[in-house]
Amino acid sequence: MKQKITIKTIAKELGVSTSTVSKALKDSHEISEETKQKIQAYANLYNYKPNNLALQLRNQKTKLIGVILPQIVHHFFSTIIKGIEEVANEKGYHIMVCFSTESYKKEYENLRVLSNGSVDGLIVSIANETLENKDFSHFKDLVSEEIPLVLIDRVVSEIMCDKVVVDDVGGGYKATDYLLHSGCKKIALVTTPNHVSVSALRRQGYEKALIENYIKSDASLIVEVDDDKDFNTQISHIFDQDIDGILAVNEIYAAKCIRYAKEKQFDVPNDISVIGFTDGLISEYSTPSITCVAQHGFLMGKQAVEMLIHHIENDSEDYHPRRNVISSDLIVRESTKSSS
Amino acid sequence: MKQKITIKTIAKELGVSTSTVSKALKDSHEISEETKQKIQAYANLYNYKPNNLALQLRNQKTKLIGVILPQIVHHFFSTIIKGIEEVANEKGYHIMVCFSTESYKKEYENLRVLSNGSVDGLIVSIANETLENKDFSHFKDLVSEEIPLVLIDRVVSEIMCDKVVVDDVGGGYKATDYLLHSGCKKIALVTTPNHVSVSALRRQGYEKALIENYIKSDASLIVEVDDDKDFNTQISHIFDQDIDGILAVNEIYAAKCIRYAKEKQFDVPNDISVIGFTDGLISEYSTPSITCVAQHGFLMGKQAVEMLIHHIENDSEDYHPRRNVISSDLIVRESTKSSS
DNA sequence: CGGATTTGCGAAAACGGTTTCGTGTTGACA
DNA sequence: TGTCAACACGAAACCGTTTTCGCAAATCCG
Repeated sequence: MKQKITIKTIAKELGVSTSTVSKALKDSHEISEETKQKIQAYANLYNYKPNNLALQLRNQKTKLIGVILPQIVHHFFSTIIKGIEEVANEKGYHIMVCFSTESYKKEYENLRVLSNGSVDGLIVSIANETLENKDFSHFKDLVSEEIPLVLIDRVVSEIMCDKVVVDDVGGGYKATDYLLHSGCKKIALVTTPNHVSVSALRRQGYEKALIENYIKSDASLIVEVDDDKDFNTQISHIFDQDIDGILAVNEIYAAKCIRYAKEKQFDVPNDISVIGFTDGLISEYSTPSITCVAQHGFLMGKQAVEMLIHHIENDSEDYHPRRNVISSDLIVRESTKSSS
Repeated sequence: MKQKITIKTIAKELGVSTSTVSKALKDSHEISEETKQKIQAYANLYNYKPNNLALQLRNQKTKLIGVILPQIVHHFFSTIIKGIEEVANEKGYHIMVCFSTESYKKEYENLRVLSNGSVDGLIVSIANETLENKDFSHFKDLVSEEIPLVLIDRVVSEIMCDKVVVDDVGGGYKATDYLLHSGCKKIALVTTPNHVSVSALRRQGYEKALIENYIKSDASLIVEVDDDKDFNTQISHIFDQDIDGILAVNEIYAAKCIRYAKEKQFDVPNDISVIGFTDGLISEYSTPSITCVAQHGFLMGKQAVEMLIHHIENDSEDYHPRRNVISSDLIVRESTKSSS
């Protein structure tokens, strides 16, 4: 890279001190008009830009927010990033994005690097592996160093920091309740293994809705999908049980269920209604379009970054962790019958 | 934020100089074992971490790569990010991600901020608005400042820098050729307005394939979709012309065409075959799944960052811009008949 | 014309590290 | 005992910027 022009070079060339240059560029009243003109002209001519690193070091702030997410090629997470970036930009911040790819090690590593003064604060959604391990010491270290931290979507209670979560129980409840009111009698749940906290919550909502409608939860109607195995063989048994509704914990499972149903000559939604989570492109554009629970990732990102920046910029006041719950909404489309 | 422990505090507490602390922490032979032990123990105890900003300022490098993309909630771009981040991490870099949201102003602003020494180099995909305006001076400034720059996917020839592009002409050609060989006689093109460079290239491929097969390109079979208007009304007229194939320049258009075809009682693929671009979730999971041209965003991201880091780390050698072309592949699925 | 005030600018410290170059103390050896 | 090298550490410069404070010259006022 070309040698950049600095305040020092300007000072030397023009035979003044660096302080004079610095003040002149800020249009300080301390400097005579004549000198200011000269310095500003020179700076413009050579396209002087102050070095960010030096400023950050001096000001002890980077105006940078670190974001660590488990995945990127994923509608929900990319929506979160969009929300974060938008608000951050408005407030004069930029974001550094890293991905844990669901791995504890990468999460740990990213946390370590970013907490070295590179960023003013962090927004993190915890990796699945970490949730399984239940080892959160790297987060606790962060908190004890008083580095502003906001957890988003995937959170755990033992980390004392600001949080933004979806009302996953409510989402599961609303979806199941909608299915029941649209006439479904036997609703299967297609979910992930239970250590994934959000799935567990959605399942709670599912079960709550069943109970309230006097229906016994039936373990044989619940599939915990192992992504390493074939999907269809794992779900086939629920189709043998006269089900008329499926709640899937994400849109991919929903789409796969619809496909399988079609293959088996079931009509969606007339024979079987399907609801997914994540209001992504699949739900919107596939045929039939899929009724789903929208998690408002965009809103979550916005709120997370607002909380974070508030924390960063109001450092002195005594701090009590806050917890924002975003309610999840049912978006009704073609994969369900209309509610009676 | 808590006051961080620095080399100075350690030095003061232990009654040595900062140079001694610095050397001790690097296990320098200049320092006696005894002193090293003492200092390292103290540093560990208080969880000392060197301040990144200070290091970056001193070393005149940030190990940071700036990435500016037009969008984030988009399969192709998020795949690119993934590729970039993965290779960057391997090589000890992190990424700062910004979005232009297709706006010239935001792109300009982001470029300005990131080129202040915050990053060692940049990877950019140009915003649509900029492509329309044809104002690339902000990029040229970057090049003349010799800040390493790699353009990706959306590029223009007048900016002299490394580039990674998709073989869009080839993709359009392959797709059209496949449709022809599977028996299609009359193929419509559903595209965007022509200033979007990638669409223009895909159209070239489409026309090339037609010509080679002795078919006249027919303007009435080409729709330039205006996203602000209703999709169906814009495409309806092509369905009145006995078409048996559609090439769409992205997967959303493809999905929408399939939906419209179904509504009009056409069978996909038997009456009409459809091919899209972008191998995203829609193509993969909708029913019928969509044959599409995969652009290998992941690979593009990887190559871009490799070129960039090469440029950053081999600054001295004289530099000739390179241009990598990634060939696009046809992924055959259910929305097309099998090729004869 | 002498003192007070304003004006215009520079020196130096600070942010947190690294690194080069001294320098004083040891110990070995002649 | 004098010489010299090795050892262990510190002083100071440096990265690029801001900011406080001090100081000289110019200006004002009586």
